[in-house]
Amino acid sequence: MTERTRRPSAPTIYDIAEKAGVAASTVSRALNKPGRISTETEARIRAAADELGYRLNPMARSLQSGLTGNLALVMSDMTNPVYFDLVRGAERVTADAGCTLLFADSQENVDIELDAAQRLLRVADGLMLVGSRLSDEQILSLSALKPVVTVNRLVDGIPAATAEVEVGVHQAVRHLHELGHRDIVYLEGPSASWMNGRRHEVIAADAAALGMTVTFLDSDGPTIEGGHAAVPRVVATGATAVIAFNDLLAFGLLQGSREAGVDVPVSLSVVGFDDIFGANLLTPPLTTVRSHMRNLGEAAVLALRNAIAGEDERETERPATELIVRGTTGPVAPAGP
Amino acid sequence: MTERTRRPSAPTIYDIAEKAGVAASTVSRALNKPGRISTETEARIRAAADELGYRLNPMARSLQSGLTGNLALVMSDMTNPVYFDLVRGAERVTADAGCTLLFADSQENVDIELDAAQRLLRVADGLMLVGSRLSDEQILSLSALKPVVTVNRLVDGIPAATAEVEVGVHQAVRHLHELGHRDIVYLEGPSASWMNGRRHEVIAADAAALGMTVTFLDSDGPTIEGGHAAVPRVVATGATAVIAFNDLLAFGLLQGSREAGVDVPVSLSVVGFDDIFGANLLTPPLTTVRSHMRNLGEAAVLALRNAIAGEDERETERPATELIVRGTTGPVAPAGP
DNA sequence: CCTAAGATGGCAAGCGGTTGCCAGTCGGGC
DNA sequence: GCCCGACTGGCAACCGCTTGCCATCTTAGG
Repeated sequence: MTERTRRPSAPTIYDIAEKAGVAASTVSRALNKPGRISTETEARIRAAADELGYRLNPMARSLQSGLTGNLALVMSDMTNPVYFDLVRGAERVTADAGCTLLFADSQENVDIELDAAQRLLRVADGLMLVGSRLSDEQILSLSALKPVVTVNRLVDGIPAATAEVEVGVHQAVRHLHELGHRDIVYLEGPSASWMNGRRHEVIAADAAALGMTVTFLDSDGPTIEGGHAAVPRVVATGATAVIAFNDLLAFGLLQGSREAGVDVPVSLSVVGFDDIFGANLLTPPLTTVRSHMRNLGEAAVLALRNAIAGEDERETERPATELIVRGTTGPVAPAGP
Repeated sequence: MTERTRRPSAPTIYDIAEKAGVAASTVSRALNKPGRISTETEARIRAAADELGYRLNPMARSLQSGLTGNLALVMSDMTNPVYFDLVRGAERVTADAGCTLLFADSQENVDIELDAAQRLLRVADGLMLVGSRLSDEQILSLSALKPVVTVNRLVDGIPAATAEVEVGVHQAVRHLHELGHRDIVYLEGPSASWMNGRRHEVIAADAAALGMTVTFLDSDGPTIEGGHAAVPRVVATGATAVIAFNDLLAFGLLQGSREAGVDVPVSLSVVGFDDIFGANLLTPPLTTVRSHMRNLGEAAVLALRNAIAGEDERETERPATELIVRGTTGPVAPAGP
């Protein structure tokens, strides 16, 4: 057997206590309750701790307090670039608070999601659900265990962080209207997605207010393939513009259109949601509604920490959305009936 | 104060013991040591546990065993799509083992990386470093605390999971050679990246073997911006093809070339590494060397679990690489001297 | 000079499981 | 009929830290 690095068992507060000639409880207080112990004793203890390379055993503390200092995040699909900034923001704020972020991907699968949520909840103080596909009941049952915060989803009695929807959609619909579009398609996301419902509603309302016709088309899934497969059905509607539930769908729409010989943006305008990685790299670059996911991630962590602390859930601010106009939208083709 | 959901303290083995009329130790054994307790007693205990909705308190077990069942993963940049599949694979295998994955992003910053690693190490049984920018010494000092596994990086005495480099590079260089390229550029990644060093070496060797000239150019960073900024210097070398350290650089190269009026692949061929999200969506789609990151993530977890178990570190298999030929490579322009 | 409040530090009981050791029971072999 | 081992299950110590309560000592006020 190879000579491997010895990993001696970590020093405990008892080791420190012995070295400093005090009781373990005194060490604990010296390290955690500022002012509780006399200055010189505390200094002696800290010196001993440093010398021993002491590191607190979080499990022991957790056992006592019931709190782990971990926050869990379960998302529907980490491969979806939408969530990058969200995770970044969440991770950042979590670390700033001295906590650590646990994290799982449900791959758009309810069973996996539920399983991951329950698994993480055992070792975390609370849970954030992003783009959850769980039912309201399932979410409520999770929240019976530990505090739960939903992101871009509203469940009665559960604190939530949501991005504002209206402004971005409003800008997008108006933008299409100004370009002369009157018949548009909304390519739906997953029916279990709360955010999809919101976008659907707001688009319907805005379009109606401007006298535009909207056809709602289901997609196979919020993916590139889903968008690709939807092209024939979109074309069949005769609409001159499509708003897709997300950029992945829009990517697929673009890809499928090219293969089908449909010229974007000349004969079809395409708008996505989220402004994910790559949206500006395509040719033409994608017009899309950006939401500030980073802020959303931060807001979620804040809300969760509030819930864990048992504070009254204050209204969290809703990160804004805005239309980014690029190359996939253009004036409706002059060709008429 | 609003009437909020009661979260009664979770039932313990003592509650079960009382309900089943046995001792707590018997409950513990019934639940964990199959066969140690008589069938009917065990059944009675399990029934009581179910009825109470018992869930083991992992902290308590951890205190005892010193193991948390958490595996930590620190990566240089989670925004980099290369790591998607790696994380997916790692997460999957971790969950299958009944463990949970902790996860942090160092944003290409050594200080953040070290901080995150230390923070996670306190609550995890071991650590995986992906694309680490830490020095060998720093990594060794981490490994003095808990088992550490590096991914795509070799440090003496530290178990590692690495992707195979030779085959993919070999295919790429030969591919360019067959297209008639004789002068090529390698656009370097971060000097602190071990993988960059490997790619550099293998490209140098392969090119030399085929009688090709390679110019090595530094980049500002392994990002789209870095690739974009490098275009003038690449063009200045007079080379007819570039191999970029990763796809992000290649993306930038493509973008910059278009703006500079350099026609890819007619007057410049571009090859990337990793086959990240979006590589096939660009126009032209990117020729790139794919590595099977999912396998790499799985291999890393396996290696880490071995190290934690204290087993002799067996050789882990090295996931293969392969060239994916798409549209950014073409025959060298016939224009000659 | 006596009492009282404040400062300081120790004792010991948990937090929830795990496990070595032991005791009682039971069945079988000689 | 007796001894031994297998089988069951209980006791209690322990993992490392926190904290309520108490004892002691200081210092100040009356």
